[in-house]
Amino acid sequence: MPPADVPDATAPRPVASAPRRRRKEARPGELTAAALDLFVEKGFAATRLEDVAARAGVSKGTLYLYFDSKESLFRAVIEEGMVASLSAAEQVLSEYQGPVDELLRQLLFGWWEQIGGTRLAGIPKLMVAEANNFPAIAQYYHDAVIRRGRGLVRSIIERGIAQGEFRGVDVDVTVDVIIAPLLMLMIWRHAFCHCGHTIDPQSYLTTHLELLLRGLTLPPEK
Amino acid sequence: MPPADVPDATAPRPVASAPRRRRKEARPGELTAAALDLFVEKGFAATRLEDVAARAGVSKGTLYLYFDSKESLFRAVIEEGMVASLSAAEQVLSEYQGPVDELLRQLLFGWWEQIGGTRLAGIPKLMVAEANNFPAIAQYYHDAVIRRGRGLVRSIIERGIAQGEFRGVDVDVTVDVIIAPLLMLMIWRHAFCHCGHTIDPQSYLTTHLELLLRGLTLPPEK
Amino acid sequence: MPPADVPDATAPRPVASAPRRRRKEARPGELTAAALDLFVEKGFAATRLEDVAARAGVSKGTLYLYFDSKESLFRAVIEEGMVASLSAAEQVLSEYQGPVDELLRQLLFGWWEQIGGTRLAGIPKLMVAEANNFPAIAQYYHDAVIRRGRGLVRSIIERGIAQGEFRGVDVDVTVDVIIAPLLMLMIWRHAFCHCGHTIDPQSYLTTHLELLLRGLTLPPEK
Amino acid sequence: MPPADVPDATAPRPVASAPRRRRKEARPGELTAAALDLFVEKGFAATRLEDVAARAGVSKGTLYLYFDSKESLFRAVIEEGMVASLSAAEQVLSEYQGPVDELLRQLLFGWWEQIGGTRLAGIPKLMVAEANNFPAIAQYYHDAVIRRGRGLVRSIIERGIAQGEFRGVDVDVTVDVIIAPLLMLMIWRHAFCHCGHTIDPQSYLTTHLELLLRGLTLPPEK
DNA sequence: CATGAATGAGGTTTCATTCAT
DNA sequence: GATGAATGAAACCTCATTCAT
Repeated sequence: MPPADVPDATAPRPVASAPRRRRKEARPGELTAAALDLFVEKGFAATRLEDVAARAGVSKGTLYLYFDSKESLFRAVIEEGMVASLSAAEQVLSEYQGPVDELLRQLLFGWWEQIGGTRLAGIPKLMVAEANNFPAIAQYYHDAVIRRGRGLVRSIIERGIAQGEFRGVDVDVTVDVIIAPLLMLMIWRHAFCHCGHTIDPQSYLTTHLELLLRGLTLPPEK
Repeated sequence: MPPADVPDATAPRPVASAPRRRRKEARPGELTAAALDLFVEKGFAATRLEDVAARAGVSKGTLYLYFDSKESLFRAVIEEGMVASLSAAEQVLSEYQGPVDELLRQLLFGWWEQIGGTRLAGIPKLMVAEANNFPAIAQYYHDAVIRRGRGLVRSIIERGIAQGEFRGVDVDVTVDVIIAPLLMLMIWRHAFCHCGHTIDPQSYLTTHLELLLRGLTLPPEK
Repeated sequence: MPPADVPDATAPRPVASAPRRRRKEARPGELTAAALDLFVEKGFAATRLEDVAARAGVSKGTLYLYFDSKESLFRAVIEEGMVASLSAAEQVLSEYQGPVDELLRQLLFGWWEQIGGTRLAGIPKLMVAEANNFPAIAQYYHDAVIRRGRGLVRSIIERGIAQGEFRGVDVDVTVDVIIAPLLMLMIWRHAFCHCGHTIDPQSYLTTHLELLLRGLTLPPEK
Repeated sequence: MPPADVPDATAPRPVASAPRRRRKEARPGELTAAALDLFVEKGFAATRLEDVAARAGVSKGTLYLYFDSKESLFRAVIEEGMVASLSAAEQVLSEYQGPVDELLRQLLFGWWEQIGGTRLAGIPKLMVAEANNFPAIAQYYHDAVIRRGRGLVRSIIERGIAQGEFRGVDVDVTVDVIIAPLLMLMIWRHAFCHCGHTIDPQSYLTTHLELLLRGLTLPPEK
């Protein structure tokens, strides 16, 4: 169950209360949205297709009008999940002119607005849990999402070094270290959110950013 | 499947090759070890008890001589998992005298030796995947492992601040940011290890530590 | 799938290619023709109504404008199947004057032209497979087709005996023995036609007829 | 439902009332026997595995201890069905010395004893109905049973011709014509046995044999 | 203690049938 | 009339759990 206070990043879901005339085009999105919620909450294997259908306001059989099998529904959930936002971010990045620290700040908080704070944030947890069971889908996710996300961060770091703002670091490894807290923020909020210890995203991201900038920035020339 | 080059942190596992006289006291440990491997690899729901039993070299029925149900086996896997090492670390910490940066270094690489590089590192992925399905176990894990781990890191940060080595930061949030890359390192190696992009633990930890120390350390008095 | 070289004994089937103005009176025939093909090929239970509809060039729902249920479609297939030709044969028989061996020859090869070599020949296989599941339809088929067919043959045998051409035999049993190869010819061509051993109808019927005539004809008075 | 008066050609079936200690080796045979009955009665697709299990006196899941799927059960039914008797017949044939008409008589009535009159006689109907759905199994059946059966008959005919008892005929075609009534006898008794018209096997076979011998035998030299 | 045959609830998937458009 | 999206009963199949040996 995603936190109630997150804005909805997918199509609006008129759960189970639809005008009789349902557009066929809207169905797949409603179904993947419902499936995403339940897969994230319970895991793939523990989710019953009947529950997915019920959450989307349709019956069990309807699911099979749009997806061949449970696995193909899973694939659709992943594929549909997070493509758009990445290209938007790549666009911003390519046009940005200015200091890198500000760019990094915009990336972090923009990411939170577009992805990290939405229900899409459940996907990494889901993908982590099921990567071994669906290697092909994991590979796709890795190539389509992770690799591109790392590319974004890498180009920022490289630009910072090139512009003399950042010290020289092992870029690839640094990228992994930078991304890790973002992934964990998403994962945490879908796994241990009921365990008493919650993370405040704003201060978490602020702290992460500050540590990073201090850790990367060249000491001022004396 | 854990990387083959990691030392084994659990009981020795004579997989399906019983020494003549098998001590029945060893059985539960062999079963939880087998279960840990499979739960981590496939997830809880997708793991068949028959496969767990086979990997431990016993028959399906035997499992029920030691565990009431699949869930209680899961609970045992988690409970048995990571108790010892933490108290050792707490011991080291309480006796340590010296600069905090060195202490942090010892913690990171010691953690890698004792936990992060062993098969125990599969537990966080497993726990992330199943926390919502077994809230009581998640709560236990949270209290027994996460809370204590955070306490370790927190006391180091606090000591650094008290000793004038570290600048003042929001300790609780900083702890989460520090721990996140460690968790992700474990999770990554059990989820996307087959997707072409692998992480080298030593340089990853080194980079993480250096970013941290630069990010936390007070700038030298001018 | 009937051999491509057999003449079509049922209504012309413009498969899924509707002439502009489709006469709705043609629909039931097109549907039963499609159903016959598929029932014969796959069996009743394994045939999907959607496939029947598609083969007839209409949608699934349309089928229910003409038939109440899958079973009533089955009944229609059988009922429509083989009524006409039999009465034609009975007509021929009642008017025939001449030697019985010639009559038998005409019956065999005429049957092949009208029935055995057409797609109607699939019905016996279908009926054999489903007789136990639809006893009422089987009874209808038995009375309307089998009994009449046996009657035709019986009257020929009886005429042959009466005319002194044939020796005295147990007519009823002989009829069954005579008909069996005809039924098997039809069945064979719809069941094992892909197994390498095909039957040539002309020589098969010729051989059957010759064996029969030699077996039935009175030895020449010495 | 096979006629009640036929002897049972398979293993004795203690239907649903077994001594608690069930031999694992007996199960597959009990299950294929139950499956044969139901497949023959209702057809493959219309038979529920639960009914097969119930008839064998076990539960649904037990079936899957012995067969991977419904199709593999089907395959087992066919494969187990009729191998033994054929080799016995081939044995008899190869040792026989004497007039061919007597040999043919022995073959027909021996076949009735061993196969045609037993529950195995349901297999041809079953195979006819499902050949198109399981081409590989049909091919197996064709090669293992039909081809061998035809070989038996062919060698008798050839011997008859060689010994001067039979006239020269097209042997291959004649074989098909001879076998057809035997197949139809089996099929009939499993398809239309409830339709009022029953066939008496003894007189049917007697008539068939007599027609055959008269049809094949060389006219006495004048 | 240990086994593994047996069970049956529960899940995925199919498809005959309905009905609003 | 015609459509095809939607339904839900029912079938196949899995696997946690039991228990006689």
